[in-house]
Amino acid sequence: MSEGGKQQRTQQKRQQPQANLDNGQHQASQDGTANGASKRPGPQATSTPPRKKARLSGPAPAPAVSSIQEQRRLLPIAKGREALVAEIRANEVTVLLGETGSGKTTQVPQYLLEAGLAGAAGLIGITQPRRVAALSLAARVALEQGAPVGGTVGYAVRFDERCGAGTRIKYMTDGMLGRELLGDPLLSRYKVVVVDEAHERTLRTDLLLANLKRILRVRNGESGDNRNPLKVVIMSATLDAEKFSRFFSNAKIVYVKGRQHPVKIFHAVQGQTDYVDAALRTFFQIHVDQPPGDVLVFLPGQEDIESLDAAIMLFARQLPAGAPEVLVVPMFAALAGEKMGRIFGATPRGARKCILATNIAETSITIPGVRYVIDTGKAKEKRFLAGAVGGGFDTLLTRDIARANAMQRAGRAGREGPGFCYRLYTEDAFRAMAPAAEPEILRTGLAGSMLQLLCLGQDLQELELMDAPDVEAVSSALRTLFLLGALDSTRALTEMGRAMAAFPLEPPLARALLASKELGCTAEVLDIVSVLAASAPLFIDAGEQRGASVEARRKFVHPAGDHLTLLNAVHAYAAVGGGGADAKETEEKEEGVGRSARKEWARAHFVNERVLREARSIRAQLVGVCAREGLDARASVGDDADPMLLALAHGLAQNAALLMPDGTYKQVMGQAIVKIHPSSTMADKKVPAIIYNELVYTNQIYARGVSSIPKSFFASLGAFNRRAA
DNA sequence: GTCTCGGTA
Repeated sequence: MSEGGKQQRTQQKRQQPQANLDNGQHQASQDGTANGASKRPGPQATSTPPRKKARLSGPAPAPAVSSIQEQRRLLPIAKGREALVAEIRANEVTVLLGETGSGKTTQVPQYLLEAGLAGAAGLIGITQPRRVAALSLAARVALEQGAPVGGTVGYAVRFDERCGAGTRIKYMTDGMLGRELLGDPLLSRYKVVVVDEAHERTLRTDLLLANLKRILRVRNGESGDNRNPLKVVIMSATLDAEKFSRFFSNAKIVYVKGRQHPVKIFHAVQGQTDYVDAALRTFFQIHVDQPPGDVLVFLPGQEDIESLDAAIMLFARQLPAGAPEVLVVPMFAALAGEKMGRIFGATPRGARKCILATNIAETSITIPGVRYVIDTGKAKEKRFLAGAVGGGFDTLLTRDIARANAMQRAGRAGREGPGFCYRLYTEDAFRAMAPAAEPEILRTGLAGSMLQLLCLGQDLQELELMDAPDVEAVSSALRTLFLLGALDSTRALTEMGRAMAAFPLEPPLARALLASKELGCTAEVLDIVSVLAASAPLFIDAGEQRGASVEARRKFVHPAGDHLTLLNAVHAYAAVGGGGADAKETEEKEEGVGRSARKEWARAHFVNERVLREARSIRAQLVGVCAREGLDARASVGDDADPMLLALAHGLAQNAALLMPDGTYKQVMGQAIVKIHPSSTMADKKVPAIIYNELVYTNQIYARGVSSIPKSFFASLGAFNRRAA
């Protein structure tokens, strides 16, 4: 959507105020009051932030209950407790279909422990795709067990672990259990592994399932060590249950009913071409006609969110006096921390909150007070295209969501009471959607996973996976690892590869860090890669304040490009309020003065402080690995840019492009013409050679995170010498 | 001329 298009839309709406709202736009679905949401599992407990503990037992239409044990007994799953435990006892693998609100995630581990299925001292591990879920579940279940977190019930997520000698139930991220495999390939401490939210089919869940199948063969097999058998419980949505069952030799499927408020679903009568406009009209239709309750709108991305935000505010000002106030709250992952907090603030009396969210609100964040959901049926999806020579690239395109996601979105309206979902697409369009999203392992680059598996002595191609990736994706990953020097020409893991795998980083970043050893700039490369490994961009792109943000950050800009600009910002932040990059100890004890000064500095420079804090944690972890791998984390070259750029180039060798006579950039390893992303400090600079963090196709193939390097670097990069082979 | 979402001792 162009800037001009947005303007035009806004203008049109100004001339046709809310009188134009289309009341006949929606019709109730055939299954009107049927709550599509109840077909989708995903216990609310898993996605509720820690501070919302009180809501973990789910929406409680049941009579008020006083004790925690009474609440446990009233959960739908409690009725089937004996039968469930008997099934799990009788089978090595059980697939458990639990609807939302069944209580399966909190209760099953306790049932198994109390039934003695973990033996006298064995562990029950429950994996989650998201860390907040692991944290909040452990807190709730510890409360139910009457023990402190870290006692009988503990958790393990990156940067944070609370488990003791007496811990028997361990909530953890699936990535963390994947890491544990490296040191204990048979997971011998675990008597039971429960894989929760398996229907999400994340990359880590799929790799874990493949490993569990392998472990079962060894620990439970006839020829194997039968003294320490493992039990596996897969928790999933109805849709995928049979597939999980088939994967685990037709494992028994057990169904548990949920408890969820009904959500009435309306479909559009006609297909909508402009979903932002349709969402605008639907919102005001709700706002004018419907009883109080907040509205959650699902949109594909930041651009649409900002566009709808502006349009809603424009109309809200034209509402007649006395109409309820409208409070628009945008929500997407790149948002700074303080703005995220607005989501959880209570809606002022007489006002209506309208949350404009990406699919972050589908699973990761649960917003209280939502009664109405507006679903555009769209989401952005990142997909790795391996086919292209030169390492391939990602596409980031808006696509139709799957039916399972549509049902999950609808369910967000029924968390606290009966709700309503307005789909901006027809019922036929809903039926035409794919039943479930494609598993992540088929959409993503695999170099990192492949390196991890090789360290376990496994091969991605030989591993029995639920869905095997394409040959092109596998060979692209092998090629990347070979060019980085992690594999030799016989595909065997090298010393370099083993060292790279020790770092919790993507292979290119790990390679850059290792290259910093010879170049004496480990301190600087650590600063840079830890920010790149964080979960959001450092610099906030603040919509209409875009000009101001560019101006505020001008002082960080380094002529060599984005990587050193980033480093300047990290250094500047560390200098504010006296807190250095390594000053974690003192900082925590420090008075609020330095802390508020840093916060204000970050706000003024449009820098995401949450990202800086996350990067600091990552950096501290990397420093620990550096010590074991023989890198001096304090080695610094001061302001000398060339060693840092050369170290980065060793990791990003596949991501290099040269300026052509016609002013475009062409990949060095590959044929693609790439364009420098407009957000880069190198946009329009026309330097002879660049390296970049990633290539993303949206409207064009954009290089993001770009630095200028001397052409003379290429000759010294191992990747270029290996390329011929 | 612009950036869905997760995660790793």
